[in-house]
Amino acid sequence: MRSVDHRVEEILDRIRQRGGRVTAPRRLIVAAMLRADEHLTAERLAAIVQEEHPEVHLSTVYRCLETLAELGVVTHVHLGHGPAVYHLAAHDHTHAVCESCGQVTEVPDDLLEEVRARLAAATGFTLDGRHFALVGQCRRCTAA
Amino acid sequence: MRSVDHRVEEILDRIRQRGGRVTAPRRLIVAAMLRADEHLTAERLAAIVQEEHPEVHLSTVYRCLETLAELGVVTHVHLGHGPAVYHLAAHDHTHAVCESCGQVTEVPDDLLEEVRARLAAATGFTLDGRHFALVGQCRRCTAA
DNA sequence: GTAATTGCAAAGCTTTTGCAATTTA
DNA sequence: TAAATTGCAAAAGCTTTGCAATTAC
Repeated sequence: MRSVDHRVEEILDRIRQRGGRVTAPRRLIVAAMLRADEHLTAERLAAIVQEEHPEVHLSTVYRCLETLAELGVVTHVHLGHGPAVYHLAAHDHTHAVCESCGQVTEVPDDLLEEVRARLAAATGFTLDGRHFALVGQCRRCTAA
Repeated sequence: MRSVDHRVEEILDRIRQRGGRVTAPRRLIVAAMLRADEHLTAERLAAIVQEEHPEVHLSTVYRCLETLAELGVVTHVHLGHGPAVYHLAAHDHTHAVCESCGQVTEVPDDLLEEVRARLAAATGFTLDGRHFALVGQCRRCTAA
């Protein structure tokens, strides 16, 4: 597994290639995402960066995430209610979010294959399985 | 097909049975939902009611929808970005929303059965297929 | 030097809430 | 009359935007 630092620079290079500029906030935000390696809300990501660099503003985080989304580096998912969560596109997968406790489970990316095929056949609809979350109850909350 | 008026009263009766009160705004809102027979945002529903009764407030619509949801009469779905849409639970189904044009397609309720079974087996997650929308592109936008 | 980016403040959009006044049962 | 509901205004939660100042190239 390549070091986080190296992967940060790879992503920053993609920004540069697009004519974008590599700034301190962007480096910090990308590094935080790679290190966290989780589903983060914009607010949580800002908080992490701000632990060391309080001057980085939440709106900068939103704008950086937008840029990274355009580059195809990150994706965000809407978990029903509440804020969207962002993660690296390389980790693309479908999400299942518990309505009761909010826990997010990753589900194998092929889980929706059959649905995808049937939906395409029946309605011509092309499913993008990763931009929405499956909603329900996790094992623990189902039991309770 | 029973008249809308009759079905309105049926629903209002359920409110009464729960100790709730039948008010003019509630009658108007329920009637508008039944007549529209579509996926409506709270705002759109308010606008429809307000055409004839401008005094009915958007917050009243939200509260009425909340009450009807508790009764199991209506459900709402989050379509990714943008406001939730509400519809009668009797029409319960899974939604597919086009990311490009926003069109909502209804999909058969059993489409997610296989996913539901596999998800339960693999992770214990109980899927509620109706509270979120499948996201992708409709036939027309796929072609374009 | 020029264009992109930032920090900040403010606004935008959807939804919720507090409260006094009104209405239902 | 007691409890529920309403209309209004305000706030809350998430996200976007305008703008002057800063910074990368």
